[in-house]
Amino acid sequence: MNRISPEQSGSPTRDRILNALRVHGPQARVDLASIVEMSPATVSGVTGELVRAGAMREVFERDAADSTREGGGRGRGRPKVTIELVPQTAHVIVVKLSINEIQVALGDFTGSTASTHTRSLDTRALSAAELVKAIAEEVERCHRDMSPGYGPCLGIGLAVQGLVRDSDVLAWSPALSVRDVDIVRPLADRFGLSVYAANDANCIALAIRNRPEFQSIDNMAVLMLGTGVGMGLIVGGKVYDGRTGAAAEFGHTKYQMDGPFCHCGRRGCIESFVGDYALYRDARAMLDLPNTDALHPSEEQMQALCDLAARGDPVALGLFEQAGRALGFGLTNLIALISPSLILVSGSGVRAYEYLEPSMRRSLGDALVETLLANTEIRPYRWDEDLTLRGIIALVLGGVPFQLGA
Amino acid sequence: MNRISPEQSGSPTRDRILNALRVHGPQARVDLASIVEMSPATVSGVTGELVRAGAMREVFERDAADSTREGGGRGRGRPKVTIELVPQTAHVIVVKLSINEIQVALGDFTGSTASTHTRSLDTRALSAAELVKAIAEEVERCHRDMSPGYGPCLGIGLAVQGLVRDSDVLAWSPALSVRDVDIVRPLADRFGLSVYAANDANCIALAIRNRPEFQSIDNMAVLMLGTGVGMGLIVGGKVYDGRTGAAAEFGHTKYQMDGPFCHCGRRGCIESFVGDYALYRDARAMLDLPNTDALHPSEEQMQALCDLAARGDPVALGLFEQAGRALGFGLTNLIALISPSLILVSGSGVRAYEYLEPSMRRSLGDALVETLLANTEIRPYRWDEDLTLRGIIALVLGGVPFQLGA
DNA sequence: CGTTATTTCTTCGAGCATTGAACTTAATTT
DNA sequence: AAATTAAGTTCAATGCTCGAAGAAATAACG
Repeated sequence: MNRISPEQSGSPTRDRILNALRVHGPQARVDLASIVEMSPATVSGVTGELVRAGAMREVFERDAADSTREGGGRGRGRPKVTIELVPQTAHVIVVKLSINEIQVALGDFTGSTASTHTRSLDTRALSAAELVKAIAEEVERCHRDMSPGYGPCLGIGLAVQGLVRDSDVLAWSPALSVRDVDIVRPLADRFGLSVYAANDANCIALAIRNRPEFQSIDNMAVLMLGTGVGMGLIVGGKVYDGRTGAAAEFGHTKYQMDGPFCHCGRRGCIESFVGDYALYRDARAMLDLPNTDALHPSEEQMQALCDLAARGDPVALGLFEQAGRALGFGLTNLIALISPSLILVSGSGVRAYEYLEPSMRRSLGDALVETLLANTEIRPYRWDEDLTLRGIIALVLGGVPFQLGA
Repeated sequence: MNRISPEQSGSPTRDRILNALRVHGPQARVDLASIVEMSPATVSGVTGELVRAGAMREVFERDAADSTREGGGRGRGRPKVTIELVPQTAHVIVVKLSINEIQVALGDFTGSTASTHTRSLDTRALSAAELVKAIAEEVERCHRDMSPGYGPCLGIGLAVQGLVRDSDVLAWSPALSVRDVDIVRPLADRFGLSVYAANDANCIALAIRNRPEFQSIDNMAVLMLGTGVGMGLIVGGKVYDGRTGAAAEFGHTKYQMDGPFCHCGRRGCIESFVGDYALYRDARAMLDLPNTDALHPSEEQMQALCDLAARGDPVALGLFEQAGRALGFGLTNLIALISPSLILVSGSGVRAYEYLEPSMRRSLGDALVETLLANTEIRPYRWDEDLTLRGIIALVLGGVPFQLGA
């Protein structure tokens, strides 16, 4: 995570309180104090300031049930007054770049997506300059279409499929035919704002980790099964992107040195066994399936393959079984190296999780000593298209400190 | 990294200054200020306090060349006065447990090993209680034999080959036949001190990262080639041991699902291709070599194998080539997942690095896209028996905050 | 040889974040 | 109505850090 504009550090306590409200939703001051582990006096000071500045407000609910008090009722004593962020305080604009699609979204001060717009275009036909231009146009359109009343734009975020080096340049993306596009600086110069670029899987991992139920899990991995196979890694409570941002390429971890060719140009990557394109490629060789853009089978086509498996088709089941084995092999190595306490399997590919899981577990059981296996929980996680946007919004909001009166 | 005794946090600034002196050696206050990135005023305050307490002292060198001033001479202006830690201020006692050997060392306040003592015994014959007893005896012996004048014992450290879970219990070690030995609590109770247990490879990684030249490298891996294959991982500037301490088991990363059996009971681990025992096992099948304790070929025997390769023996060279391929495969996965900026290959096995390297590099080049490969430097690192002790000493010193007048 | 320049180091006071304690507010229970 | 309970506020005390001013110790310069 980095920025272009100079890092004007806001008050860390204030940022933590803002973040707590984004993660946990509206909270009473006492509860905020315990979340951020500061005294009520401190929280009172900070929230007072922010309420006066108009960034927060007290919310009056009638008959609010209070889940933090035992019994759930309101109990005795002075009632809590929950405070919430004012969504319009400020905003961020984020862009998701994927194959043949640029999606732009307005993120409000609470971290929610306020509006989105999608533009289809042939991304692989773009030059570096055209790409920058297209993205800038979408950012401008988003700004134009923004409903009135929003405060300043805090920054711009960019979530990209592919390899983002130094959070700066798009080293490689399946959506592009150009490489090493310096995307951040032109946008930062053009808009005079902080610009953040990140891998889409990292964004998703951040969005998921930001859910209340995962707050205490400091080391986790989020696997993204789809056309390709990506991964976002949370290490020590933060998104890990290596020194160079070029990490967590789980999909290009090896299964067999002499395996099939992968999109990356090498052989035997996990992705070339588990990715949608690999499954469909093999399926088409053995089953009577419609021809397709070999690189990117559609959702319907993949669903058809799943349906075959559901009907007990041995070939389809065999394909998924093989993919599960490869997946298990990759997870074995991931666990041996990192031993995250939780691995979530997500992405559109979870549709076939039930067919992958048995052979994946078998593979893990065969290859990994119990001591290691017992430390890591693996489970599927509902896939939600919107996670990428929430993640990149969180990244920008978390990166740019909020300044009073800025 | 954890402790048993409650974490009484000392002043973080004081700890950083102590650490800076341990890492960089004696320094003038100005230079300390720039190392810890605090103002000279703050450093002056802290060092003044510590000098008065007797934990530091000014050191008067005659004709000191000053490498931090341009020209190297003493230059104009008031000369710097370097301060150093007083080694006797306090001490730690550390124990290294390896196969058939318990080594105990006294670590002084500067982080150096002041004295060591080694005891040979059949570690695999010990019960859990006997192991605790043996270690406690060595700690007591070390304390008895300690030259007079040392301040209080700050803590006890334990570096172990094998899997340390939760920095608490020895889940598994090749040195032991028992499993899941809770080693920390009995020792902590017995001596009333903080006790730290850590994997030996992690200790070595810490010791290496603590060298001045690696201070700026936040993500690195230290590979330990020896009888087994271990790894220590530095992530975000700190030793990474997963939530459970059971991470960085690079040696048990997979190469071939149906490969030879490994010590861990599974098949096809990198270690079962690269570990000394694996090399010697295969060598003995093809060459006329003396029989041996198959699990642990001696240094001489391994040296003999290297000599064969040096003389151009095709079988020996072939073995190392295969090991290099396996190593390259493992590194491919490591780099794809973590992309550390530096990988050091160390351990007694570096003796054969020149025979491993070509096939290792070839394997990496075949399997990894350039973008990833270019981000990681791989090089051998001189192996030094003493690194483990320095590492565990640093771990204890870094974990226990130094209290004035404690 | 004295003066000036230069650099290190110390001291002191200002500024800031944080907190405990006392207090106020607003509800329920008796 | 009084007592109790809990939330939130205010304020003074603490502690950390730093800038500024000054003291100390040296080299360079005339």
